[in-house]
Amino acid sequence: MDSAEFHAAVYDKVREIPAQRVTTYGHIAKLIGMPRHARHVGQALKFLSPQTNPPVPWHRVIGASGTISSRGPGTGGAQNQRGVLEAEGVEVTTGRTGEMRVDLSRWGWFPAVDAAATQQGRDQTGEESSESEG
DNA sequence: ACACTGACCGGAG
DNA sequence: GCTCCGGCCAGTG
Repeated sequence: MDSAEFHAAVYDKVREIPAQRVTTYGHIAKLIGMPRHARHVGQALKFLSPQTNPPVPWHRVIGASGTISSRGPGTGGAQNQRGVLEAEGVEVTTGRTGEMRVDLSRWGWFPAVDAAATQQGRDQTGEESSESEG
């Protein structure tokens, strides 16, 4: 798994994130078969450009606690990320300290991790999805 | 090889 | 809700 392959895998998964939904770095990493590379998921995302095509919804990737990493003194990428999320209809709450959070219980997108992700080379035809609407 | 850093995760108090 | 701690993997000096 080269860096390029890793990036490609990350982008592919991130693009699968539906609108009005958010997921975590850890989950993306898990989906691509590298649950321990959670940090590298973001590492790869930072290489993305606003001109990428098809566009990668990196803004739908947040921390495991639904917290948006503040990559700035406040009005930075995080602010933009929040704006984009709200633009899609995702509710983002902000704390007094400028903490931006998203209710994963409401907007969280955590599809079942297939064996294909954990065991590359093993294929299966069964699919499971434990998503709930409400 | 060692030490520090990073868009992180999970457990315990 | 929050803080404190250990673990994980990769990049850099």
